[in-house]
Amino acid sequence: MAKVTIQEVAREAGVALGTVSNVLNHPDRVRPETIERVRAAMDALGYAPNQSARLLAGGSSAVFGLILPHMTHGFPLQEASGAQSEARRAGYDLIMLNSAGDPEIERANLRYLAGSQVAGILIHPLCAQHVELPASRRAIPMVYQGVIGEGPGCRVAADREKQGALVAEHAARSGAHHIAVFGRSFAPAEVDRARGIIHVAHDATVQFEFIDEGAPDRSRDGFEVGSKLMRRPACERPDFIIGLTDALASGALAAVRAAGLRVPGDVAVAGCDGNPLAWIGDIPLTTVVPSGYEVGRRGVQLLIEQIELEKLAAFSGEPMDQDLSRQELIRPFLLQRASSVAGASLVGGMDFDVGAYLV
Amino acid sequence: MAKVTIQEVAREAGVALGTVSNVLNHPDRVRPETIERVRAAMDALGYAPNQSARLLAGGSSAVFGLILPHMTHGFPLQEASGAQSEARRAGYDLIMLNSAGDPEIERANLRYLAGSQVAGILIHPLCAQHVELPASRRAIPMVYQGVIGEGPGCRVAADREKQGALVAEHAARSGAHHIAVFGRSFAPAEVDRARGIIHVAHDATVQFEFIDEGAPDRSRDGFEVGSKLMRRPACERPDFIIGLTDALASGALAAVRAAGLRVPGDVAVAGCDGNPLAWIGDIPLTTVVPSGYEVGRRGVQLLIEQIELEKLAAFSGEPMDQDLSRQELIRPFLLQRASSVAGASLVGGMDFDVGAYLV
DNA sequence: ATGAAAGCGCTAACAC
DNA sequence: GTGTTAGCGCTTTCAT
Repeated sequence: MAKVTIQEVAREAGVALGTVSNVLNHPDRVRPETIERVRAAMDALGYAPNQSARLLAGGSSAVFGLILPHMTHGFPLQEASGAQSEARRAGYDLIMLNSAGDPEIERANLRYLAGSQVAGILIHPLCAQHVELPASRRAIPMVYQGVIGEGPGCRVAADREKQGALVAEHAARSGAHHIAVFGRSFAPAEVDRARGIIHVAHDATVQFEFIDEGAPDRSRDGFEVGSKLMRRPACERPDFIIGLTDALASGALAAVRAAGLRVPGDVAVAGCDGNPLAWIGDIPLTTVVPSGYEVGRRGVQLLIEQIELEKLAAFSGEPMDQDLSRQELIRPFLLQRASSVAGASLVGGMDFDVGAYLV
Repeated sequence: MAKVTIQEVAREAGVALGTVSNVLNHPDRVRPETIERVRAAMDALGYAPNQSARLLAGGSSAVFGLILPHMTHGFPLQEASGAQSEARRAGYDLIMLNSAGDPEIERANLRYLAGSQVAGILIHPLCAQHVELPASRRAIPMVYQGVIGEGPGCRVAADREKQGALVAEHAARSGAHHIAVFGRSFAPAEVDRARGIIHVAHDATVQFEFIDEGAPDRSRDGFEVGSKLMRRPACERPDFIIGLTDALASGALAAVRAAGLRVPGDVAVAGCDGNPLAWIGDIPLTTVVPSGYEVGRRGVQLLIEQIELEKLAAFSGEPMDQDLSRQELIRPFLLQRASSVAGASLVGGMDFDVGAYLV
């Protein structure tokens, strides 16, 4: 019972080889009762079509490939979940590869997918630099996630500037007088958010202060910045702190409380990137809802659009004059929690089932 | 520049087709300078070997497939990361499929991998029930993760009983007098942990109390149980609370503080499953270090062992009398944090870079 | 619906 | 080291 081929299924079912193939690929061309018989034979023999053979022979695959930059919590995972469910809705499978932060692995992953004849590739590149398909495979539909930029191609990213703007508007409207914003000026995501905030600050009457400590993006680092701020004399102390990442913000939140001040009574705190990691403390953090899920979904939709377009072109005689090009930004929205909204339930953040959300 | 085949690479490089193949599969058989020339040709043409063709022709793939039950935070992700890095160390690629909680998808994923001729399959099944390869593909090395059980096959799982035991021992040694344990008696993972705790309770002199509220596994649910406990008269109140999951425990922790009691001074709290989600609050939670990473690593190692064994058998004349069978439990270890250890730094939990850990 | 046959791009085995 | 060749299992097309 080693290798069951289509040939043996045909024999077992008492039909021709071609018929078995049709059952697999064009069930409409086969009489229902025959289909039944063939399926039974497949099950009896434990037949699993050899994907290599079927692709090599020109069949298509109904599998999308997704290349993740790494597998940490937050964005990439949300993207993967969104892509998964959208792909499945459309009848595609999704395989995921992880670049684990290494450009070399990223290249290898791309080569692999290119050589695997997947129906389309979703890639969240490690850096904004172009990562491209080998010249010989440019025909494979591809969508970049998490990056924007000029030039042809499809790109879907979260609107980070808008993320910052939302938080800033919230802070300004909250009645705060002195808003401190902190993060790292060398981290692209944080710079984008800061840009959004600056935009808002420009039109607002409140004081905005920008701080860059250049530290890594850990809660601990946020804690230190927060502590420093809290040690200031009361008149120079901000009454609203925006962390450009949720990890930083949650550290700052802890620092405010460690300093004996009330949140949000004395000092309000908000984060920016909707990372579930930061939603769990006993004072839930105001932040923006993760748009990664939506980015993943949209990415798959664009892949499918490209495929449809290609089909159309093939049908109407091969012109395919132009590739589909799209640049899309996914809008975030603000989640107002107890860290910045007096009166929000202290445990409000806890009824959020992160797991379910991500599925 | 549509389809670049091995043939064209050969022509471009001025060598034979077979030589190009050798560069790909047996570089040792080709003169270094020739390799150089061929590689250059590949790059120039943007050649990406057709995986289907190479597999179909009998080449092997150096790709492992990992089937995840879902993509929520915590265990599955750790497993994926562990598997990734171990696979990479051994020169394998890893592709991941997500069953998204649906047995049907799980079956489809398995079929796909079986038909894709991957070098080995790692599967974390949705339930402990057997999920098996189609009869015709039994030869593919396979390792089950997260389940244990009798019968042939390789299984690697976290030792959940031990997880409970570790936390219980910690509680007993901490000087607590009344330890409340809560979770859901219908959740296998929690039952296993509880079993470990019961074991310890049996030998201990402290009072253990087991509570099952049957609620879902969210922080909010833990908060409610915790609140109920805190409303008891002081003499009936536990001074140590163990949540059988970290989500539950973090909710309980919040409840204790909301009741105006000090943690760990008045009541200590600990969780069980090392879920990074729960490590972020401003009082970091005592829990066990995630062993998912180790499970993933070990799973890949077992896959490789199976492959080696097969090679050996093939070399020495095809007997391959017995398949490799292994049942392994991965030991957790305790992470003592401020929620149960007075004097542990209040921000100790924050210098933990979750992202880096998972990579 | 069947049977026959042509490849898909590659690997491995062969003779050179 | 090179050049040649036989499949791998499947899809598709064609005549029947």
